[in-house]
Amino acid sequence: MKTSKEMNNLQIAELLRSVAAAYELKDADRNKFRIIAYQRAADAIEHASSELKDLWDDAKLDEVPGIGKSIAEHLDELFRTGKSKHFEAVMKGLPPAMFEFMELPGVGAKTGFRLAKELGIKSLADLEKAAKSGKIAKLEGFGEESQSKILTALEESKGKTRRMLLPYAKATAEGVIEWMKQNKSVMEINTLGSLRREAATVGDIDIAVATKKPEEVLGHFTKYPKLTRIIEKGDRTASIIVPSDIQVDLMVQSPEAYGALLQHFTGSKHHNIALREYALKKGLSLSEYGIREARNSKHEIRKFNDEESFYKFLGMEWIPPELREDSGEIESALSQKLPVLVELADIKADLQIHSSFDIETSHDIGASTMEEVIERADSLNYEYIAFTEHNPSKSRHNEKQIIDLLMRKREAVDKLNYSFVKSHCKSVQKVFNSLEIDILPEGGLPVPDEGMDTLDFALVSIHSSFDLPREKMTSRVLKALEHPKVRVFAHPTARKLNEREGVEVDWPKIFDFCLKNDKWLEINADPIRLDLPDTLVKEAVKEGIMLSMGTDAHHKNGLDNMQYGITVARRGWATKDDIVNTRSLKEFEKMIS
DNA sequence: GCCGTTTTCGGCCCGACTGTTTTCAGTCG
Repeated sequence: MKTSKEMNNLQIAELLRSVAAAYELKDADRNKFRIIAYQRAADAIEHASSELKDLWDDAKLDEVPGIGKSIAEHLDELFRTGKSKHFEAVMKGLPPAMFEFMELPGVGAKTGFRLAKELGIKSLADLEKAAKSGKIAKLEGFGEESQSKILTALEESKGKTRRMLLPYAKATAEGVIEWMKQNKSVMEINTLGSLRREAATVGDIDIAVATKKPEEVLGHFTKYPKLTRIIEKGDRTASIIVPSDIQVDLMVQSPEAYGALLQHFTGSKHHNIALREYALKKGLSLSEYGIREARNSKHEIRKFNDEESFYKFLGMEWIPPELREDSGEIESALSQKLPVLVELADIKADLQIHSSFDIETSHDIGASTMEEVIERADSLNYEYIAFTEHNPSKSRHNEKQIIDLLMRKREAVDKLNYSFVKSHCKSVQKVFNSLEIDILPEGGLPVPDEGMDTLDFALVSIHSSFDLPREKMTSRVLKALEHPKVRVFAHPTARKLNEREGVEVDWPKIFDFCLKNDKWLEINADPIRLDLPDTLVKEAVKEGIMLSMGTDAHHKNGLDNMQYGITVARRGWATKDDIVNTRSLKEFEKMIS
């Protein structure tokens, strides 16, 4: 077992899932709900917005929903000593390889155990050998089919596809939807799952169809020209693999019951579980078919053709898919107090853009001229924008040179405001002169005060030393935010999806500072960043901190990415009022003065 | 093992699909 210092949330979640699997083997019936409890705790930890170790440091483990007295005690021991006697006892005697095997789709606790035990093997490589030599098919309860499924799963796990970024998932789904619409029996079609909830990354693509001819629709689906393989095809659902090993699932339902299907497969799983638990208390049982009385299986199912009527029947407002994460939306919907979420049309400005104006920056320079960017912003009906090139590099310039470069940019922006903006734009009225400044490892800024004076306002962000300890990182950021010209903490976690975890800082401390000093947190709309992440946006919004939306565009086309920033804002419960660049130019000017 | 808008005790979401079986277990979402 790894020591506590090495264990991040994902690893702890995996450990708890292994404990759940161990209970499943030992006595699944007696431990039925204990297993669920461990799995729920694992889910909660995986989705937590702060590192469990940090929560433990602050004695806040029990604030994580799903972690109660018992699991908290075991985790405490884990963090203190590097291991948990209880976890080890539960997993004692089980072959470690089984947990590795369980990562293959189709292999759960029991299958994993039997493969490891009965074949006497210790690795995925051994498993592959066993499958290829036909040993698996000979085991009782297994056969040729299960053996070749395991082989396929092994093959696919090698090129393990990472979760897709949202724009890629949208484009892939659009291709399938276009194909499906060619079939006359498709009456309605929607995306489902994390794609419909607009999550930052998407695993599988799920699609719903309303139809009176399920067989025909599923048949059409499994003839999708681009598919590489069909996984399964039943009466109501089918799954295929399309290029890049992306799984696409299709669910069909009659139009009268389409609302329940949409609701069910939009998820999230946790939202649905919470919703069904609530319904059960009112004596109702929910499913993808509709709603019926819980303790009367003969009771006719009430059908819903849309989601609005489904939620209304439960006494709730319709809940926007972005909020369906079981993080308070059910309670809010019951008291008709869901927030009016911000929309793309509310946005009046883009507050992070890099042009090709060369101030000999420390990082990459934009590809489009300031004029090209302004024209694009004008076509998006923005009232104002901010040019936020990176600061001139510190290593290649002395202070005087940095100031000169910034003066040049100031003059260029002033000139644009006097002439180009007035003569060319129908909606853009002003261009702000800003800068995205590196936060140096000690918290200093690589721009002298005389340079700062040329700016209307500044962004600061982390581009180096990503792995400082939490306390050092926190004071580093706070020091940078102190400068009066600095208004925005840009891409605050500095995460890159599928590439780099975010930095560790004391968020409550940062939030508190921002609130007291009127500093804003950016929602960076670049699909690879989407930073602040939605869960932290939700916490910031709750605290009343203002958010600043920017695309971080390095090309005029990049301005179109604002839609992805909006998905994050909405998933974080943000309303128009929480976002600075929904303000008119006049209001915004007041805010930065 | 967790949790509280019927509960600090007694509940805990619901159904589809597959493979290997002759009625079901395992897995998944």
